[in-house]
Amino acid sequence: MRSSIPKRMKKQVNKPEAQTADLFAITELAREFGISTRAIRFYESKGLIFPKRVGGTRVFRRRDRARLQLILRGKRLGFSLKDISEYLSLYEADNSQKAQTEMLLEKVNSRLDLLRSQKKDLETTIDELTEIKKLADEQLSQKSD
Amino acid sequence: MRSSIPKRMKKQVNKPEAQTADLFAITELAREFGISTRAIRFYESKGLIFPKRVGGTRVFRRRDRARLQLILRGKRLGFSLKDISEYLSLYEADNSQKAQTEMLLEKVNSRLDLLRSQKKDLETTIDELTEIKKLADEQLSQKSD
DNA sequence: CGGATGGTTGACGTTAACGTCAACCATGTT
DNA sequence: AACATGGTTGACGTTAACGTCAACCATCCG
Repeated sequence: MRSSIPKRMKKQVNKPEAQTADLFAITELAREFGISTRAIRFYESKGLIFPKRVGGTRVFRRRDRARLQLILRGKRLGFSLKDISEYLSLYEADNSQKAQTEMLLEKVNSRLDLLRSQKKDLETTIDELTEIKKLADEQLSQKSD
Repeated sequence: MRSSIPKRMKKQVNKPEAQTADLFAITELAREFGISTRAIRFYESKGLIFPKRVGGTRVFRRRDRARLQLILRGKRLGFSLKDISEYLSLYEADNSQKAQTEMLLEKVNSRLDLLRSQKKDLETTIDELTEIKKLADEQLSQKSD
C-alpha cells in the first residue's frame, strides 16, 4: 500500500467489469456464485448453457446467468447434470404444437411427482432431527443448569 | 412347467428366508430396497452399517435394516455417503455428558439449517414447474378443444 | 517492449459410488 | 459325488463432475 505516489483518484481506467451489468465475464460469474470457471466451461461442454462468443471469449447475458443459477439450484437439490439438463429444457418449451405441449405437460407432471416425494423425504428428515434436537434440549435444561 | 411328476406340495423344505422376520440376508435387503449387494457391502466398508457376522456371512438385524433405509433416504435427498455418515451419527448420540450433548445440538442445528434451505429451493422449484404446468394446461384447453 | 491479466483449448488426474469379474468357501439337493 | 445356491474377499473397470496443468493468444499498462 504505497501512498507516496500521487494517486490519480482510484485509477479506474478500464475495468472490464460492470460495463453494462447486462453482460458478464466467466470469472465474474464464477466469483459471484462461488464456483470455478472450469465448472462453467464444463456445463457449457455438456450443453447446459450457451453463452455468446466475442472472438473466442465467452460473454454471458442475463439469461445465461439465470440458467446458471437454475443449474446450481438443481445441484443443491442433488440432481445430476443430466437431470438438470432435462429440467432446463422444460423452461424453453415450444407451445406452438399441441403434441409438443402435451409432451411437456407429461414431463412436468412426472418431475413434479418426483419433487413432491423428495419434499416428503425432506420433511420427515427435518421432523426426525427436530425430535432429536428436542431431546437434546431437554437433556441440557433438565439435568445441569 | 412340467406337471407330470407328483409335486410334494410346493417342496418348501428349507427356505433360508423369512425365518424370524427379525434377521435378514444381504440379498433379501438388496431386493427389498432395489439396490445391489455390492452397494450394501460398500456401505459397510465405509462404516455406515455394521451387520453381525455368523461365520463369514453378514446377518442384518432390524436396526441394520433401519439404518439402511436412512442411508437410502439420504441418497434420495442428494447427500453424499460422507454426509449421510455424519447424519447417522446424530441418531446414536451419547447424552451422558453435557459437552457431548452440546456438540450434538450444534450439529443438529446446522444440519437443520441446511435441510430447511434445501426445502426452500425445493419449494421454489415446485412453484416454478407448477407455473409452467399451468401455462401448458391453458394452452391446451384454450386453443384446440 | 515486456509483463501482468484474463481468456482459450486440450489432456491428463482425481474422487465418489459403485459394477463387474475371479477365485474361493459352506451347505443343501440330486 | 457332483452341483446349484448364496455367501465371502480382493482387484480392476467405469461414470460423473470437475481439478489441474500446459501451451497458447489478446490486451492493457508503465
